Amino acid sequence: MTVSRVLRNRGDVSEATREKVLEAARTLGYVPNKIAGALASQRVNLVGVIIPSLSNLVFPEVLSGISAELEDTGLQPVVGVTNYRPDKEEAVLYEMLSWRPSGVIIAGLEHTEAARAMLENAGVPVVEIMDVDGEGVDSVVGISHRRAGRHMAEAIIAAGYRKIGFLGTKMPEDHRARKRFEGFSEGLAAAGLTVNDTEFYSGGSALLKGREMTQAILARSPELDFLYYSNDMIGAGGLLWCLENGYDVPERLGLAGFNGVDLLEGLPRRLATMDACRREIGRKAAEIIAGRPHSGMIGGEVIELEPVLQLGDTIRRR
Amino acid sequence: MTVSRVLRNRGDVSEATREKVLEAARTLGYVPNKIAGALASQRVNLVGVIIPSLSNLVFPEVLSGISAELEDTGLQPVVGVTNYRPDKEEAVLYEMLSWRPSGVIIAGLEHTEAARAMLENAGVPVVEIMDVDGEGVDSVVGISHRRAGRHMAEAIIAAGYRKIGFLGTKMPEDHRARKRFEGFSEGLAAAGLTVNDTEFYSGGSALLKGREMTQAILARSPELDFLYYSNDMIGAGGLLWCLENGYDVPERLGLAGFNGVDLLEGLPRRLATMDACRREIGRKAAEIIAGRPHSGMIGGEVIELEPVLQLGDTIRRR
DNA sequence: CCCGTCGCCGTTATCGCTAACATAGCGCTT
DNA sequence: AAGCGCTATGTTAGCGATAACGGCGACGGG
Repeated sequence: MTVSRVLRNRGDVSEATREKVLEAARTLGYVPNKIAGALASQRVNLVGVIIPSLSNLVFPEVLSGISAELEDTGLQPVVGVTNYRPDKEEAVLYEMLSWRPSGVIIAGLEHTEAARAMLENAGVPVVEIMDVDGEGVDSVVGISHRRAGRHMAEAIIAAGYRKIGFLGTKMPEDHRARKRFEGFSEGLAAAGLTVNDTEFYSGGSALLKGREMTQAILARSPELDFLYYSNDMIGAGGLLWCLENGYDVPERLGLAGFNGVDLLEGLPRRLATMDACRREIGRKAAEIIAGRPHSGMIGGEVIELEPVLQLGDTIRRR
Repeated sequence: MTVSRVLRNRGDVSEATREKVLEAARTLGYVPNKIAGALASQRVNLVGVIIPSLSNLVFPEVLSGISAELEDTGLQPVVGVTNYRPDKEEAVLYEMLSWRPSGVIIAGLEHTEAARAMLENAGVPVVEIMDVDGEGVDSVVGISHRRAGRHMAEAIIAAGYRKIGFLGTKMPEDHRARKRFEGFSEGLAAAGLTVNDTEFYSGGSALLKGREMTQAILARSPELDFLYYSNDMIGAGGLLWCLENGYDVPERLGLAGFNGVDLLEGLPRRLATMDACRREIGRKAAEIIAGRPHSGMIGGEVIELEPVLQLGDTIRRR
């Protein structure tokens, strides 16, 4: 017991014995067994974080926001990756909950029925992140992708573009990209316009795909005067291709992406984009998990962040 | 016990009771407590993975190799990030070992003394990855960065470049970048050459930094005819800058990066690089951890992978 | 001088599961 | 009818920590 007290800095132990314990622990190379500790105390200093992918650049940024916020709370994030597959998400969630974490942060609002039930019965704070367009289980932190798409459509129309193409991912499970597209279409519809042509991809180097898709869509529909990309990476590829092929950007052809990745700063021209508040989302989510025990177990907060439209150099200004 | 047997698929249980148990578990929403399970069985299906950063693109790729290999072994990776800080590495390692994982995969061969001691006494397989230039604790999977640098130097010299600049990160704790630089310098020295000028950066958008550094180094040393970048991202920034500013690449000025990230495929010209075998490193490391229990606890293997030089379009060919 | 308080440390009983062994019931042989 | 070998299920004793409480000097006030 005395050892336990020393190693956790809890309860009083005389300075003399404390020293002796630490000394002994050091020479023995003793590492306490958290498994036993967690079982006895019913407390686990882990927070489960479930995201669709690590190669998307967006999620590592969210993670870094989470880590930063958790840094000195004694909590530790544990990451699970679903590859955008609902069944994998369910499995990862089950696995995580079986370790009884102090909280769960999970991307998106769409889950299998079983996953939703698990989240509801987990008995720990749950934060669904990235997206606020829908019904959450507990707390929600994110942006409205639908409104983001709509907002972009309005900006494009205001800038005078009329023949609009959309380029995106082929993933049916990327609900946020889907919602952006829907919002975008609505925004166009409100002005009596529609998306004139679309192009989708999956897998491979996004930058390269951006080039290829741009070439393809412009070959097919040369009349287009604006291309809206569902992420910055393919947008960057498209931008490079357009510049190389002598398109007059943004006069003849406007371009925009989504996310606000800092990679864009190094491009020859600043691609129009919308910041998805990635780090901020991570921070807020972690804050809810870390703060919950103190703040009287309220739960169910919904925090909607406002993505900021950055016109950059690829949407003409009036 | 019967429930335990059903849920672990271990031992024989009649089909009838198995069904009843599963049914009950489902309606109760029962999730077994792995903490108690792990304590009792002294087995934990987690593998600790410790890496310096998630924003480097390289590490998510290693991770994806690890996940893929672990996919159906019943093992699960748990990621810890050190931000290139040795003290953080030590803390993360301690935290991980206190959960008694089935194995540890850790980037690099350089650790604090305490961390090394922990790895030695962990009593589980340890794989140090990315780098083979040094002494490992147990198994090692990686490439020789020193040789990679040297190899690049030789290729550059063979192509006839003579006035060579080096651009890299300012991080003293990035031992692999340092080793590449040392090997590179050795390679030049062997031909009676030296690095004519250097430029270092830290933080910020790598692509943008690549531009800025390239501009700076060429302004200061216009006679340079080759720029070696310590990673592909700054190399890509440099390439874009050179093309925009009318440099004749690769005739007047050659360029090369390091890593072989697939982003390069979307650039206007293919940057010369060297593949760091990232996914492969992840796979092999995971394979060692997963295979160890079977293969008779040998341990101590060193797997050196061969990075392949890709000349691309930015080193002139003879 | 007694008793309450405080500081420090030890004892006991869990936590929820699994390893290892025990038992019950059945069919079959001897 | 007893004994054997199965299979299917139950019992017991931990795993290594912590919560909760208990004990024991020392000290100080009445």
